[in-house]
Amino acid sequence: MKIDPNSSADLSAQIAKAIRDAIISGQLIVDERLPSEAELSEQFDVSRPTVREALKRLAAQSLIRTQRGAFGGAFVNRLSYLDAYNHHITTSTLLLSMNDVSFDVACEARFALERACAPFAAERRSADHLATMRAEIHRQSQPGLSDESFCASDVALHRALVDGAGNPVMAYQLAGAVEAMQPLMNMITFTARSREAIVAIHTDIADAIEARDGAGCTAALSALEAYTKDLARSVMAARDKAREAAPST
Amino acid sequence: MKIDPNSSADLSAQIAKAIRDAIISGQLIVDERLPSEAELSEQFDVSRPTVREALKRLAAQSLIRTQRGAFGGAFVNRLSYLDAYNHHITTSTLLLSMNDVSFDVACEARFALERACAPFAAERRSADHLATMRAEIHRQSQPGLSDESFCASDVALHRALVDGAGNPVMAYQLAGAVEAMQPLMNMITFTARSREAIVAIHTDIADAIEARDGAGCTAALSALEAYTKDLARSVMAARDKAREAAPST
DNA sequence: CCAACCTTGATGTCAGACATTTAAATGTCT
DNA sequence: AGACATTTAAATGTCTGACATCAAGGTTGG
Repeated sequence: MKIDPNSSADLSAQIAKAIRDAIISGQLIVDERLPSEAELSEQFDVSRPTVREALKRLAAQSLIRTQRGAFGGAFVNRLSYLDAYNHHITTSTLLLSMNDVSFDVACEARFALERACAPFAAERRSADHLATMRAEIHRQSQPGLSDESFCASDVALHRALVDGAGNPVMAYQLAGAVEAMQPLMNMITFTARSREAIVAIHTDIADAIEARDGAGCTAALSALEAYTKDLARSVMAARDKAREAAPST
Repeated sequence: MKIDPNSSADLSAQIAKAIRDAIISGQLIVDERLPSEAELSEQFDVSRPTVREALKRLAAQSLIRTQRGAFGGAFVNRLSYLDAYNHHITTSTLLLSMNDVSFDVACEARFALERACAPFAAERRSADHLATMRAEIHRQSQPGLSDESFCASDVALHRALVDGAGNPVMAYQLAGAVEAMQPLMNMITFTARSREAIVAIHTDIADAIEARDGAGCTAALSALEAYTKDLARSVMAARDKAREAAPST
């Protein structure tokens, strides 16, 4: 492993890249211990703080974990689904919020992907998944439920649907689409009226899942997508109108 | 922003989290400049190397970029689709390689998601997308093409399909599924015989896209999935047999 | 008016030191 | 001999201070 001190890139970035490549290519195995910081600083011919910055970069991606004490050090981390989920969700959320993605585009992607796992969920869902969905629907129909709780329940329901497909890879890819939409969804699900309609469609979804009816579930998801888009359009229109009336803000 | 020096977590991790939260919550706007490292170290009451480690963590996630020189510093980075793609792909690849995901599960997820964008691609694809697909198919049928080039072309074709759907959010979510499968796919697409069949199905896909036939494209993708899974099974079986004959390795 | 040269403020890097944690090795008692 | 307490060593975590390097802006000279 060698480093070019004349490169325009930071030394710590180069070192991080070298180690990352070693992990990806399989030269470093899961749970294998990296050399100590002092040894690495000798190998790469840089100072220890520089090595540390490189290791922090890798730690930020959950590629390594560090342990203090004797026989501690940096170890190659087994990337867990949970870690991957969380990274994916924050990245997706930021991607949406920083690139003024239109609501329709995000919504379309989200429901297209969710429909993709509907047939599998209908086929493979356990009683547990169904029970979770029913419980969330029940909660959603409680009057006086806060907007935050309603949205959280909404996510939980869709998560149960995705989990029901029994494919963790699919669940991972979908997590970003479903959860990152939440901030956008929050804007439009705050009237009692829209809640009723949403709960009705959720019930359709759960019914289809219970009947192991993949096509029905897909159709219900399409209905939810259409309704959501309509709702968003009317909310946007109302907001524009309000802004026109009071252009001071 | 305050930091608990008695917490079990690293100070640099706490500081990174505080800044990351500020970015996600919108307290820090895109292209806004963070305080200098010296100022941050005063604010958080830690030393400058500690602040630097925190900043490197954020840089590893492309949340900030740094610029040297006067009036330089750390700036909140607009997360580009390209950055997000790359993170997603490496994370997905590692997730698959480190969790011995079965080929069938990964394959199922990949094709289910790709089918999700087939109708959109059929409807919206430009002449460019179609031309790219045809060109890649032509390359794939060249004899003497290396395995690496064949696989790269395979990815390029599917990427054109996904891009044809005209939804960058969907493309982002799919990038992980398609590209992360590549190492697994490499194992099974190395005979002339399998290439022929794959090229035939690719042609079906392109034909369906050209005819704006979403259902046909979906069907072709399902055929490709079935063929790929079959191929994988026979490759696995052959390998097991070989291992049985020579169990020394 | 333009170009070459400082000035300045920030990051990048280094060296050395000390604090803290942790597990293994050692010692001691029952 | 075995269980418990103590020491020790190795590693990360953190701090201090310094210097190198870069890039934007102002300044000066032509």
